[in-house]
Amino acid sequence: MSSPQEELSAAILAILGDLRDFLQCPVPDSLTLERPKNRDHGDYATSIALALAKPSGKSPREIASRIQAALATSSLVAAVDIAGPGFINITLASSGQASVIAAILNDGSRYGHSNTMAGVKVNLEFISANPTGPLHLGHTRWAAVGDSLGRVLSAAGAQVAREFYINDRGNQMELFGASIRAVALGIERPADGYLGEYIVDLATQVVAQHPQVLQLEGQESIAAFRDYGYALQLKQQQDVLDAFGTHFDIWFSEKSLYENDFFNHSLQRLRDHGHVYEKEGATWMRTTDFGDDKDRVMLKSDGSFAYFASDSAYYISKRERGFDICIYMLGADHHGYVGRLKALAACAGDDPEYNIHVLIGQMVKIMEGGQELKLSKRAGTIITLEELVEKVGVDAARYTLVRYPVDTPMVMDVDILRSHTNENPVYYVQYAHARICAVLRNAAELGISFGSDVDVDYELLSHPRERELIGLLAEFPRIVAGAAQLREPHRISRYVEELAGVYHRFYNDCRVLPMGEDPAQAIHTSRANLCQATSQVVANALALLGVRAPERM
RNA sequence: GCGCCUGUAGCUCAGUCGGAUAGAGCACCCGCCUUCUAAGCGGGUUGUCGCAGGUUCGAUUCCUGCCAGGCGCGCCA
Repeated sequence: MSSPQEELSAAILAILGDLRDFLQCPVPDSLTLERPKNRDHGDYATSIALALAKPSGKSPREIASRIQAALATSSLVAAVDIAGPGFINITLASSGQASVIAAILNDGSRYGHSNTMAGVKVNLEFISANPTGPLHLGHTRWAAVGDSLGRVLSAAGAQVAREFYINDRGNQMELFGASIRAVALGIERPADGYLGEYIVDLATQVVAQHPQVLQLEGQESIAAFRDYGYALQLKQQQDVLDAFGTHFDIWFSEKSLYENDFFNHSLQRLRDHGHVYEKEGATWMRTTDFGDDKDRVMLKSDGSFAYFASDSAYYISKRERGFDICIYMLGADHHGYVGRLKALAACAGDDPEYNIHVLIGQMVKIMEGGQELKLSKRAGTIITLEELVEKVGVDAARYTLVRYPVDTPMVMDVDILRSHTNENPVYYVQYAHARICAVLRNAAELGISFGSDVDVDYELLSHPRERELIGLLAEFPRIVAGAAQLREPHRISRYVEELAGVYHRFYNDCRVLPMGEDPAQAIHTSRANLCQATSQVVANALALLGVRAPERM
């Protein structure tokens, strides 16, 4: 079922086609109507007459009045006005506008979904923390944003795999093993080793579970502590993410890139494209062919693998596993990687603008009692995901983290997140949902029926608050598709906050249920169905954010 | 030096393809619960959209330069 907005837009395009002889210039083949900020400007508005004024050489108001005349005959619209220099403001007929309620009740939890990204395979890689410690605030932002983006992309029809890349090889792993061993043996930790209190916990657990490690010597001993510690730490990360509601489809081991000759295979693939060369005993990729500021070493002159070796093999792996779009979510301190990742894709013969999308996440700070929290007893120097959840709960943490564009540095205020007021958007939105559920429970008790199989007179919903609410409900599919296309899940939270606000105002001005002993009338049924549709959309939006929609609060 | 991000109300921040009087919450003042959840709603006050140019019917939005803050520029990972 197409929305009133889509039908209107198609109608205007058809009119433009008919006006071709008059305009004498090319007309656009698509048109998006905007929702005017000012409600006096109708339900939808378009500036198409202004845009066509120049190429056609006609006055914008004359073009607008031609469109107005043609559009006025449509049964969809109640009024068409021309304003200012040539804006066309359209007010929909109540019945046409309200058909969206039936659509929502019909589609249920699928309302808002689309097929705008159907057939596209997306690899969504995020967090990808070293398995050498607990997840901190930066990881937590990605845990919330990445998971939500996955839901949004799926809703847009894409086939999404959430992937966590485990940096399970290299120097850091050795230091990690040596640090745990040092604590277990009571000797000094290595320089640049890991310091946090959690290392002590790991050492205790490793020794308790595998007492034989104490008998091992030298490199063998470090390797044993490393491997046992790694298993425990990875499990801890997985458990914490599980409790946070972020689930991965693939846990990808960096080490596995070097098994079964995969690395050599990937290197050969890259050589075939002609951007790999040898210099001074090392193997390089000429990423400067595609805008990187310097070439990158893959194999060092001592024969070992540089970090970029893994990056390149990993990218080849993703593409060979059939992913069209590879999304990387990186911290701001890694923004220097964007250029080389894009160049890498180009070196592999791909289109970096299509196949790679990098999101850069700015820093997260956390405040409590007016002070920035910096120290953590358990982790040494960081606030962990677990600690944040202990303080504010999963819903508030997730909601707040996805609420801002990732390129905005953000400050989380624990005191606000614990408060139950307007100040705390997650409660504002959840409260709206719970409030609607309460009304609908009462409606059911009064024998008022609502749902997709009920015959409802939507003509009755003509109050300005009702029209405003319905108009906003109709926007949801566009919001979801836009969030997917721009990779910006925060748009969902901004939308649902506005929706909650509009509902609260409707609720205040429009009585849903009959008063006292009065009998239920058609208007009550119509409004109950509007409420049901609204709760559905609020719930669908919250689902895209990974936040609960409570029925009672 | 080069590159990326940021600069919007007293505070925290929204503001896809350029659109009409630049928004929300908080803070401050005043109202609304003897009927659906007051974790709510209504009203009032708040701006050189960092600065200067340019593009055009129109710029917070696009382009250039500058100022301020954050970050990055290893055969480290």
